[in-house]
Amino acid sequence: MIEPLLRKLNAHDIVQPAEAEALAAVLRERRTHPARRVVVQRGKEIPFSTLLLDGLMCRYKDMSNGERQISALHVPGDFVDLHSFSLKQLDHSVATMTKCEVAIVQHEALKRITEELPHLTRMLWFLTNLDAALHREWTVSLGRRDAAARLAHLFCELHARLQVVGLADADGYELRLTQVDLAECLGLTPVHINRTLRQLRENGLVEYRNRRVHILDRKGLETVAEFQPDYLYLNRRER
Amino acid sequence: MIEPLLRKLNAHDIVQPAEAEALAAVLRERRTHPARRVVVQRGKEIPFSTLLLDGLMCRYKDMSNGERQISALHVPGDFVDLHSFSLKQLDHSVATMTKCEVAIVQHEALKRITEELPHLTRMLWFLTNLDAALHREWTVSLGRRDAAARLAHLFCELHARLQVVGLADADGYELRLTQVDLAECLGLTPVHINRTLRQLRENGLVEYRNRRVHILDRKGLETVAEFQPDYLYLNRRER
DNA sequence: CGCAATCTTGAATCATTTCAACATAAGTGG
DNA sequence: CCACTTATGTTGAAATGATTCAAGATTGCG
Repeated sequence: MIEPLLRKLNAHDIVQPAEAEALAAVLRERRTHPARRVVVQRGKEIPFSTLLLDGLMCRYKDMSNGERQISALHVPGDFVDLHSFSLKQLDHSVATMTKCEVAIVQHEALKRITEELPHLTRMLWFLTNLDAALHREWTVSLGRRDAAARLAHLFCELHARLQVVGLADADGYELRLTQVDLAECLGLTPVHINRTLRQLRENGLVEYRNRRVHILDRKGLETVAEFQPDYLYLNRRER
Repeated sequence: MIEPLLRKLNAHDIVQPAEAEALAAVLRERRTHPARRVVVQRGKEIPFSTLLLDGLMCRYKDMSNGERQISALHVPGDFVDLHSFSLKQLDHSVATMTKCEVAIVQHEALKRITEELPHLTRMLWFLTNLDAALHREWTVSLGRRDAAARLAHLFCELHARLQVVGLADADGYELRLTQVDLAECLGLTPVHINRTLRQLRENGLVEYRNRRVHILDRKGLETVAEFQPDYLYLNRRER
């Protein structure tokens, strides 16, 4: 079931039945990846794109000193590498954080969509533009927010994104990331993530334990984060 | 003349004469913007996209404390807001750094392209995916590179991008940015940019004076930057 | 020419990193 | 199901890269 993708698309635009069918038809092949596995290697050509259905994945680049920077986190409903359709190879790798269920679509099939279904094409294009908007917000976080604001912002962002696909409730959501993972997303060290998590907890904003984010004070958290959700484009209109 | 766009597209794919004509036809309207002007306001709806023909522009977000983070720099041949075609409004503002010449294309015309010219559509989609690849690389810079590496990386990136449109030679290029601008791109303070520029100069890597980047030791600069140009996708193939 | 913007430098401060040690949790094989 | 082992989390103290503040020098513009 490509349900999470349809939920996501329907949060941003109106998906016609024929379009939903076309997507289901080209996304028939399913795969399961174990946790902590590289799924797409930087630079390698792949003839298909991957839609995440269940689990958590990320895009990342390795640095020469062994560090890595995660440039995106993916939740169900996200295409992790739809852009490989036009880029042909990727400038980053893609890996699973948890065990994942995915569906794949051949680039050949996407090409046919661009030739026959202009509105569906625009929706797919939109999804990659949404990715870019998230990249920009991460750039802002890394450039101008301190550690507490970065963490707070990431928690707010994931809350909003998981709500779209029905994987969060008002006071929190499951998040199977380690403190090392968070550090690699936020350009910090694991040690500092740990101290900053404690600070957020002591300030009564969020608690992160048992692989679950507990939002204690959403308003306060959003204030610390300077969270402005416009970059998530959560309005339903023709794209 | 949309020459710089055609040069850029031809660096990544092969533009058919009919496609070049179609682009020229929809990009007929020209405008001139003075330096340091906001061209697109965050959140405001605009029915057209802007192609930069001459000058330097940027995408940025303002922070509540008056700081700002630039998320992209644009050189001639770049669409500064092609993504507004599917996003409808932007999560960031766009401003000129220098006096700029631009061409504009109505979203209505872009929509027609998506309905009639699939390959041209894919090339435009590619351009937005290229933007996202640059965003990812900036995320890596801000997350994992120190000040010297960030500056070195930006100088390498701009060198490569300006060469595509014929605005750089082997040993450097014009760059009309202040140290404050560089600081806003790189998530640093102007003071630290100043000190880091001196350091790069003293190490014989680059010199930045008279609004010109003089590359003294390209190899050395790329090493400091850990510059891997794969994210610029400078190969010519069907997209 | 004169004023404003930009650049430059030093000294003190601050946020984050590093290193190191230990604690707790999770996963695996017997 | 326990025992072992490894991964993950926690805390302190010292070091470091970048910031802040402040003052003066230089450049560029009207």
